[in-house]
This record gives sequence, C-alpha cells and structure tokens, in this order.
Amino acid sequence: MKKTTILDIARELDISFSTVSRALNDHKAISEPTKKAVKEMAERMGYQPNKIASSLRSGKSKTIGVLVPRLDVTFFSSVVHGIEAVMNENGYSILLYQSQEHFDREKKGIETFLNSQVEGIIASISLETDKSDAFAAVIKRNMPLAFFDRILPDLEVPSVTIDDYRGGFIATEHLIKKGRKKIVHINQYRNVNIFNERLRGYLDALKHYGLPIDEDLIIKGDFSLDFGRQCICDLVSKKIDFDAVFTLEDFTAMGVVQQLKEYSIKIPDDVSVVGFANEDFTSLVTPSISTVDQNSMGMGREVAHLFLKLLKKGDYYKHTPEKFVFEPTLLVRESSI
Amino acid sequence: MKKTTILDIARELDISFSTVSRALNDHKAISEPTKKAVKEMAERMGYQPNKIASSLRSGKSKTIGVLVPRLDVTFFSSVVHGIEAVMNENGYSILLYQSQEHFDREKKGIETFLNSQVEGIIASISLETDKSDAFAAVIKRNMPLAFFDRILPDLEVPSVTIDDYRGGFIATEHLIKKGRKKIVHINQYRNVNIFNERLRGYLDALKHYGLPIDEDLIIKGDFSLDFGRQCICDLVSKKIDFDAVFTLEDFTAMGVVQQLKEYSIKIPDDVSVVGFANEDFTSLVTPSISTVDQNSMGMGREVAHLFLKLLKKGDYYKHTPEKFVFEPTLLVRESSI
DNA sequence: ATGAAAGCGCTAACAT
DNA sequence: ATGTTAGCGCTTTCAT
Repeated sequence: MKKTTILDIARELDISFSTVSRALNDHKAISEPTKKAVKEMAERMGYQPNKIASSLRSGKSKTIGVLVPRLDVTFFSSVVHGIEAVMNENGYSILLYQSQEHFDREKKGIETFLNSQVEGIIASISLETDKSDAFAAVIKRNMPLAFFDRILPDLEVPSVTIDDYRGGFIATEHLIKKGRKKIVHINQYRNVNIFNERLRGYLDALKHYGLPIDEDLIIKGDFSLDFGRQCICDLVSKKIDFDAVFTLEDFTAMGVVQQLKEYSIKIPDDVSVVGFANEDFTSLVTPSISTVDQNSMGMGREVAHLFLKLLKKGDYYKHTPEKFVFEPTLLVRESSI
Repeated sequence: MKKTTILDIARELDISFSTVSRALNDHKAISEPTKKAVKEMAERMGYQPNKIASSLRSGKSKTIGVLVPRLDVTFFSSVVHGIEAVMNENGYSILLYQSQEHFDREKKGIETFLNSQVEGIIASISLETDKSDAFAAVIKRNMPLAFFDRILPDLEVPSVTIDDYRGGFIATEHLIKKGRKKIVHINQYRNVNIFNERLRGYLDALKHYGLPIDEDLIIKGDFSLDFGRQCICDLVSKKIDFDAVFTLEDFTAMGVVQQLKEYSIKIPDDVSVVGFANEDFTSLVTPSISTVDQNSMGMGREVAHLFLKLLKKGDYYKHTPEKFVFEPTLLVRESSI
C-alpha cells in the first residue's frame, strides 16, 4: 500500500498540491470550504504528513536533542521526564542520547544531533568531560544550547543548576549547629564543577564557624554504596575520630549508614549522616537519611522553558546567557536530627 | 556562516557531487585516492551530513520511536536506558515520547512517530489503553512494532515481558510455604493484562495449595505508598484477619510495611510482606522487603535485540511473532523470611 | 483564493 | 571509476 502524499489529495480533489499544502497548514489565504474539503479528504485517505520532507524544505525539524550521562539514575530520568513533557506540549520531539559518562560518546551524540538537524541541544555533561570543544562546535553553528546540573563553567551558555556551593554549605552548617566538630566529607576524585562546589561549600562552612580543616576527614573516590561502606571501614581501622559524615550523594550515604550500623555506631547520636540528591529511598530507610533536595522535577521543566525562550530569541549568543539557579533545600531526617 | 554541502566539496575538488556522496559512503567503485581527498576536504570544510535529506531520499531514517508511560518510574527509565544503549550501538537514534499514562497522548505519540518516519516503534502501553486501534494502524503500515512489559495481548506483535502469572504464583507460593493462610493481595482496579496475570498467579497458587479464596482479602485500587497504608488501616479497622500481604508493586508494599510498623504488628512474625518490581529501596529499608525482580535491564536490551532482528527480517507480520518471556525471580528478604 | 515552479541536500539508476 | 539526471515530499516565492 503506497503512502498518500499531498499530490494524491490534490489529484483527488482536482486542485493544485500547493493549495493542499496551504490548506493543511491553515494558511490564511485559503477559503474555508477548500480547507474543509482538503482536511476531510486527507483524513479519508489516511494521509500522514512527512515530517522529514517538511523539515528538509523548511529547515525546521521541530526536534531537539537531549544528551544525558545515563538514564538509569533517578535524577537524570526525572529531568528528562520534565524536559520531554514541556517540549512536547510545545510541539517539539526529543531525540535522546546517553553518553554513558564517556567523553567520546558525548562527542558522538553531539555529532548525531547535528546531523539530525535538531534545532537545539539540552545537555548535562559526562564525568569525563573537561574540555569544551565538542560543545563549542555547537555554539559556532549558532545552534541553541542549554546545560542543566553538570555544566561547563567556561562556556557562555544558558543553564539551570542548583547552587551546589550553597548545598554543601547548608548541609555542613546544619551538622555544625547540631554540635558536630569532626565532619567527614566524602567527595569525588574527578574535576567536576558541581562536585567541587559542594566541597567548597563544606570548606567554607567549616571556616565560617571557626572549625579546623582536617585533610584526614576529606575522602575522594568513585561514589557508590560500597564506597560509602569502605570509607567507614577505613576511618575506623585508621582510628580516625569523627562525629558526622556529609556525602556527595545518597548512595554513598546509604553505604555509610549500613556500615555504621554494622559497627553498632549509633546514628545520629554518635555519628550524624547527611547525603545529597534526595533519592527515593532516603525517606524510606531506617533511619531515614537527611539529604539535600535538587528539585529534579523543577529542573527539567525549567531548562525546557529557558530553552524555548532561547529558541524564540533568535540570536542565541549575543546576550549574556540566562543562568537559572535553584536554591537547594536541606531535608532534615532521622540520620541527623 | 552557510553550511557546507556535498556540492561545495565537489566544487572545491572539481569533481561531481555524486562522487563525493559515494566517497563519503565508502562506495566500492570509488578509488582510494579520491575517497581520501574527499574525506579530507569534508573534514577541512567542517562538513556535517544532512541526515534529513538522506532520509528523505533513501527512505531510511535510522530512527526508532520509543513510547513509554512515563520516565519518572525506575522500571521504565531502566528499560529505556537499555534500549537506547543497544540501538545506539547499532546506529539508530531514539525518539522519545511519554504517554503520561493517557490513551490520547499515546495516540498522539504514535502519530508523531509516523510523521517523523521512524523505522519502527517500541512501546509499553498506558494504564488507560484497552483498545488496540492506535497500534493496529502501525501494523497496517507494515512498520515494525514491539511491546515490552505492558502489552496488548490481542495484537500479534513481538514482545518482551516477564511471566507475570508466574511472578504472582511464586510470590504467593512462597508465603504459603512459610505457613501463611490468610494472604491479602493488593491489585489494581484497571483492566491491565500484566496486573490481571499477577492476580491469576495469586489465585492459582491458593487453589493449588488448597487454600480458600477470600474476596475480603483481595483489594483493588490505584497503587501508591499511601494506598498501601490505607489498605492496612482498612483491614485493621474492619477487623479482617490476615497474616501476609502480597502487593502488585513495591511502593504499595512499602506503605504496607510502614503502616504495619505503626500498628506495632511484627514483620514477618505476625504479617509477611512481598512486593513486586525490585525497586532500589526494597533492599535498603528495614526490614528489607521481599519482592519479585523483573530484570528491567535485561528487558531493555532484549527488546532492542528482538527489534533489530525484526528490522532485518523485512516482512514483519508474516510469521508468528516472537514472544520473549523472562522468568521472574523471587527475592526473599527480611519481610517474609 | 489558487496555481506553477523552484529547490531543500541527498541517493541511486543509468549512463559513459 | 566517475558523471548525469531524476526525484524523495514538502514549503514557499512569484505569478495570476
């Protein structure tokens, strides 16, 4: 069964195919009766417009690329959920690509997007990314680009993030105000902006409240539940004294909690724990884990809205880019009450 | 800055643009020196192939549509994660669409996919969907279609699912073997195949082990943590006697556990609990919750592979469709040990 | 209000 | 091994 095109409809109604095209697109110069006739015929013949052909001719694909490190992480899938919902309401389709945290796959994704003639790209960079050339190419093409969460700070690009510095600060401040003096911070070994900021917030909170900075209490590694457990084992075996742990993200905090329980160290009496990200499980486990909420739902919707504004503006890189920064929210739960 | 096309490259090298096209696509009839020259020039001029134009001409978009109810549910985002990874390895891009559990948005998504000339669709249907016409249109177009998890059983379409009947059966059987006699089952009120199957598994297990079926113990509603709590409140206030709860999914089970704890009903001594889906938190909470694992990672990769096979085959609806059924795995944890 | 004609950038059948 | 030509299905300018 051959597909119906506007030409078929035109022949059937004995009018020109440009009239059909106009009628279908509600062009103002087309009379109502003609429009009605065309639309009915299109319906009857099971016409499906060919978006590819229309994109080629008009130069507008009504598609944007969304590039995320990975989708099997609650935070990213929530954000993509939000982006898709908003962009879809506004008539855009989403091309999805995962970098799997690899720099070269990220590059490949951008290339695919460019080849696919997307009208813009929303991205959160991989852990490996420290150069900005791949994204610079997007800018050079004058294609709109927006970052969320994991950004490249040296690129003049609109972005939606949370104030990670503040997140680190308030988490640490909270622990200090609970009387904690030896606060361990578990961070990441890679040079990733948002993680550095959380560390900076931790350090500044200590300084601000006149607590000493102890290098023994700052641990870097690859975050995971097991790494959290490992850290506690190491601290205990090295006989390093501590009364609180602030982790980079929640899975590590979970590992910390599990290992503390195993050692019969009381939470929060002996050691308080605060995580980061507000993963589902943090409110459900025992003890429930204090954490910093990143408003992942809001972030997806916000970056999509910011992006739509950008698309309308036209000259994307003439003005200083809009940087939307969410305030992080500290959720105090049983692990640090 | 105007974009570079094969015509520009051709002009620059003083050859025809079809030679350029062939060289770029590694056509066998093109000499090595020419290929080299063309590729170098393309690189130098910053050439980006226009996938849209190529798709229009060749009829192959190298894109498939992935339609899921929603991405803010771990199960679906894991599966999409798997699908994207595999399809990407095979040179396909993913157009993403969420039905948000609504039938009409699902229809709109399918239409968008058809307009976008995707080469096929992988889908899991919305809770509202009980008619198959929207998907039947895809089949009529002879476009490959595959379902995962939530399928339309009356459609002759390849699919990847778990054996939900068996999942319901083994969960119930496990409780029976632990000596439980009054097993509550919390299900859903909508007519969704996989949920019906889990119920059937529950019923058959009771029958098989000679236990009576008590309508009071079968509850239907909209699953959620709060609904789980509600169910326990209702059972207690109605003074209905029970010694185990098997829920349709894990959030409901979590609610059940929370409410039981609030009533100081001992888990698993007084009441055992088994959920379904193996959400992250089930292994982390106290007591950890027994659940049925659906192998969501495997499901994504498997449906992608099945789909690739389908694409190669050509005549998609001539043979009886391949139905891949994963065995569910019961994970026994503290809530029912 | 409608029609005629050009062309978006590419692939592929048909030449040579 | 390379060039010529047609055309995928649509939008859009220019004409009437």
